[in-house]
Amino acid sequence: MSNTTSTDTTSTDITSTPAGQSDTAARVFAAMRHLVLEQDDRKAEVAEALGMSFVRSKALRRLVAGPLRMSELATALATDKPYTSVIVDDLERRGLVRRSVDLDDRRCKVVTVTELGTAAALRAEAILARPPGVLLALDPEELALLDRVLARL
Amino acid sequence: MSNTTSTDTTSTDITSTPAGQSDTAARVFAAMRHLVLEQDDRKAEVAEALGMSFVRSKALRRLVAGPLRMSELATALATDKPYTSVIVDDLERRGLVRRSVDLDDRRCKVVTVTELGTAAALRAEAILARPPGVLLALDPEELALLDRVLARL
DNA sequence: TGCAATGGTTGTAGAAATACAATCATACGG
DNA sequence: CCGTATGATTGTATTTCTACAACCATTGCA
Repeated sequence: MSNTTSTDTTSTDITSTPAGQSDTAARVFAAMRHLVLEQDDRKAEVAEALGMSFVRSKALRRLVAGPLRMSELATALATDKPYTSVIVDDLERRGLVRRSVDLDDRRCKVVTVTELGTAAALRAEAILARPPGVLLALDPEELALLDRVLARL
Repeated sequence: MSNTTSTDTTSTDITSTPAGQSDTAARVFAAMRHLVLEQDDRKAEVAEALGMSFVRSKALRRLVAGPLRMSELATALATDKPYTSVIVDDLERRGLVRRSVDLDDRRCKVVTVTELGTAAALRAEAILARPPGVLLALDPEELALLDRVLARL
């Protein structure tokens, strides 16, 4: 790709595990955080579009990937089981998810997203995934470069 | 409110950009979102480390860049003035910020971060900016590639 | 001077999220 | 079987955030 005689990007170290790696990663991560968090009114936009609090839409989006048990969903939402019950209660009342008993362990409830719920989740995802203008404005080659490297994660 | 659906920041008449550009940008953005939001317990970690709610630490971090008037801070925090008063009240009580009257317009209060506040903000920033392992594990060349492209934004 | 507009504060009300105790049903090991 | 552990629910209390109305001080302009 690029020649080794790069500009000045911390190329002064010669060690096998360059100390610059950590700095570079921090700088890269900061740039990503800036891009992603710059406009966090996306959450508000999603909440308004779906007519529900953000955590509920987050649960929906998570469930699209596959059904989860209550405790698993609680973990995925980084909350506890009681609050997860409240969330699922609401979603179920709206017809967006369905509770069913796990056949393997009848103590467990499996939460499955309905078609209606999937549609809502996709609507939320569309809002959240809408890339910022700066990305679209990038040089196509550079964007492709980002795409290729990020695909490794 | 403030989040008007300002859709056409990038005018749609750009026919020069290939259709794939949008898809690629979406994929890139999704990868970044994944990296940044994967572990959003960072917020909880910051809140616990500083002993304050996340918005307060966000205000602190914002103020490190320079003093702001109350209304400006309210805008930066994406909230309204009354709640900003509450936040600044708390931060001032902790000795992390200081209120002073703007000499140009004596109706305005200027919020300045103290040394103590700066230290706290840096502590928060250190937690938030800590790059995830996958970034550190990247091939140095690829990481440098990311760094170079992201520097353009 | 008089008056509308602006910046900030106070107060209130309510939603949302977080956390914890208690309870019930099912599962599992003795 | 019996006792314990686990998954889920219900209920409650607290914090955090959001939104709105009312008020005071200061500014700028007619």
